[in-house]
Amino acid sequence: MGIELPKVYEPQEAEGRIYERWEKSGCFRGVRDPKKKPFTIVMPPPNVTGQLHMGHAMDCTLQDILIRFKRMQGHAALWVPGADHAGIATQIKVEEDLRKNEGLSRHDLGREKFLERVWDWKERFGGRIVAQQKKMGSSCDWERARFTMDDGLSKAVRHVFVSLYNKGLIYKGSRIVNWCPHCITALSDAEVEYKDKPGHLWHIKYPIKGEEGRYCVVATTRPETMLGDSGVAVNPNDGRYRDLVGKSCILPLMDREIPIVADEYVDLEFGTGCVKMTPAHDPNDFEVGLRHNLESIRVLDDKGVVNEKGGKYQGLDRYEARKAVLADLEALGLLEKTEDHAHNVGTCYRCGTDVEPIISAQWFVRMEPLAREALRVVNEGETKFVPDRFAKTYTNWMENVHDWCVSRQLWWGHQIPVWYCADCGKMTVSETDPDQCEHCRSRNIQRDPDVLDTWFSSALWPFSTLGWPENTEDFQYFYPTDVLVTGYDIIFFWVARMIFSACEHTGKPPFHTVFIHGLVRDDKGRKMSKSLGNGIDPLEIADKYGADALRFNLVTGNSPGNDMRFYTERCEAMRNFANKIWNASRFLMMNLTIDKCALPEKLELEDKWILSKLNRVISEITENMDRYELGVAAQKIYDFIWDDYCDWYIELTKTRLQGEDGDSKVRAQQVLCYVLTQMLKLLHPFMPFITEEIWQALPHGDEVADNSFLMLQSWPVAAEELNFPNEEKAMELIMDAIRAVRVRRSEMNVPPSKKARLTVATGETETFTLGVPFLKKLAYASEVEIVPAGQAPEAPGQVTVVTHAAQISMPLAELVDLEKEKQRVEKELKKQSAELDKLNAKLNNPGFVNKAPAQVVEAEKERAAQLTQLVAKLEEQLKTM
RNA sequence: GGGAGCAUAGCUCAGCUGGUAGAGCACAUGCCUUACAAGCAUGGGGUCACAGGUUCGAGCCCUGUUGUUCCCACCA
Repeated sequence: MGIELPKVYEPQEAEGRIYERWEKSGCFRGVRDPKKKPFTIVMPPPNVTGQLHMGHAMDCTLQDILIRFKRMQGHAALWVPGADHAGIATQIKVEEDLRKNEGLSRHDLGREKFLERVWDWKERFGGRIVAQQKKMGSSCDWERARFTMDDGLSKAVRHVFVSLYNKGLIYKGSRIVNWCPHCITALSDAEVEYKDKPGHLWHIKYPIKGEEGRYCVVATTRPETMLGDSGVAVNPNDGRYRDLVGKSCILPLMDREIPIVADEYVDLEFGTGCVKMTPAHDPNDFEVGLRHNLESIRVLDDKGVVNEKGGKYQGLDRYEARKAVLADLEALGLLEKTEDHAHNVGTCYRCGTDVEPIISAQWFVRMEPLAREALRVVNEGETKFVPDRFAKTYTNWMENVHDWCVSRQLWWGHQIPVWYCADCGKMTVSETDPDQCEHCRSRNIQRDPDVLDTWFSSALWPFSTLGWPENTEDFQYFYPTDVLVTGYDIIFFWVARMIFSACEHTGKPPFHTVFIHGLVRDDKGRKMSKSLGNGIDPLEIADKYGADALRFNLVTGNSPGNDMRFYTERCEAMRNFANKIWNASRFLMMNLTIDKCALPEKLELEDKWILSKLNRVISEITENMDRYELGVAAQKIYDFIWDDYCDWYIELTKTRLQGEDGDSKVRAQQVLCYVLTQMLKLLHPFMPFITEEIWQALPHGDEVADNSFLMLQSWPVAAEELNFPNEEKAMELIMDAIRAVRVRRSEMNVPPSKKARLTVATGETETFTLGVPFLKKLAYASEVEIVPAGQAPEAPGQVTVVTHAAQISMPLAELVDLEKEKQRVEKELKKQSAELDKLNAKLNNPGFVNKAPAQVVEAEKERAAQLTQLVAKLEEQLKTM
């Protein structure tokens, strides 16, 4: 063969080329095959105009590992990609762009023109994130890529809306909603982020009507809302205010008479025990207001500015109004005191503006009936969370969920399919655009201007992307999907909603497993964010170290569901690992004279050792993968490749490989090649590019088609006939001896160039005779003599090291301080004896021998036997010193 | 107010159903041994937060304590 390969692997050059070949050959396509079991993953759709960040990179990596693994295991693997229209986020971006470049607002353009601009924007930037996902190696079926606003998915959205409406599960109502005065839209509960902010608790005196000089003092954190007060509430059990109930007070600044009511809601302990009631701007007050027939007076408009109901404060922004109100109260002597008070302020998750609770007519999804089934499928294990603690997070939320506000006062999104009749005032709710009112046939109808929450369409993603509501072949074959991979931060936004939507509309949970991962943080443990400027661009990392190294970094070194810190140093380490494999393969190929990697009939000791170890690692890794322990699996293949294959097996075979031509040489190549091929398969889901690149360069004989890919080969299975426990043990004895010699030489600072003659006294002469070439090469021996146990050459002149199976002498005594050497052996003896005593105590403990599993007892006995031998040898050695 | 996570080597973290404490980086020593200095060999370094308990045996299971991070919740 003699292939010339560069000394250093260059991922920059290789990765793009390999991806292109895969894609062109149709490797990623999810093909319906009745003979195969489908395995489906639906990608969490990134925002269409977004850029790939580290969290996406991790998402892609985990999904790609799973899909490649299943594909190799022979499943009909399908990974559906796509993008989300991301209502608010995208609209804000386009509006900003419009303002900056043309000085226009969306209203200047009008709805239709503005939407054209958004679609333009999508065309321009929508491809960016796809290219980035490809760079990560994501083996998605791009031909099935979907967008939440495309025709099919929009149809699904309308179908769901109408169906929910007909079932009475969606309704329009005037409720207190979370309102963002900056985005000028309602938000769902999930879209509000609560932050502890320092604030004040103002105590305001409300004069009691008809009782000159008497006041009730209310405590509030938002004094400006008093303009809309329509009552004061006290606890019915509060003795302090019992006589006030039923009376009224005069609302200062507004001179409005408002009733004092008694309601259990009021906490006796907090504040003054009197609470001002603003039903239009506080969800609790709203409830109290309903119970006591208090008027809802909305005093803030959609932008958070005081409206005509706010008297002289009209036109002031809510914060200006607060200042003005406080100043006026102060001047009137009605501000009793001001306390510092930290409180939880709701903010908009998109823009960070303080959310204003405002009464408003919105569309809501009735959650209670939907939550019931969504809870059942998780509680009964039809859908499992990995790690399972997230099931609790989920059920907790689902049990306490409120109705979901789904209307948004935006333009970019799925417009609500409801038409209002100007003549009869009734609604027409329809999947197709009607041209007349379904009640009175009037043509004077107008469509609801609002759009649906983005998550309304995302919630349908697992089935809408497969063609639902049509009963397509894809839907029949691939649905329900298998695994959903996502971060814990969107369990509420998305996972929960997918589950109840799927249960309601398809009658099945959308997937059987939710595989949750944590956040990727910076090296100081901070969340990566634009405002901090601490984000690390995955593409830069992939450029520098290779996507393989980045993927490996993202999947190792942390456990599922936990956050991880991102260290570029770790990428470097993984890049080094990739390079290690590259060089091992390069070495092999330089020495290759065979044309296929089949195993030979006859195997030598070290061959059996590595094959036996390979068997174990195959079983373990497969098991880890099945249990979603991807990091553990990755670590195991890393260790096997680096330690067992490179540091030991290649070194062990070098004498054969670089020696005379003959059977042994060919067999070494065959085993090296076979094991490498198996390793490449095991590593492929984690490092798809380099493994494919190397695999393409290896000879495969006739059984593999020339144009085939590693990514389509079958996943390794452990072969019973390749287990060699005896040879494994024998090889370990030789390795122990090699290590022992190395340790002594290292301690004495003997350079490898100074070879020494070794005498090995052992009861395992047969094994060690086979080990002679290994001792020569790896223990720097000039010659090796094997003698029966007890026949070691006498000191002085000899330095002796012992393992439990052998006593190895080398004539290097002149290099060593005899006194120090004696101390060292004494220390070693003491340590090993102590260990042996401990072990013997354990073995003499009837509790242990009787109760521990036989396997464990056996292993400890074996260990004790070895230690006994070692201690005996050390004692013997000490005697001769 | 509820719930959850974390606490293991100098740093960042693994450690699966309890059975001899691990990795990467950093550090030290010696090596350019014709695959790889992005490497090889060797080494130092841990009361597994604390206190109890279960067990023949606990980093792992149970209880409590401390510190820390996060999520949820309508306390004005």
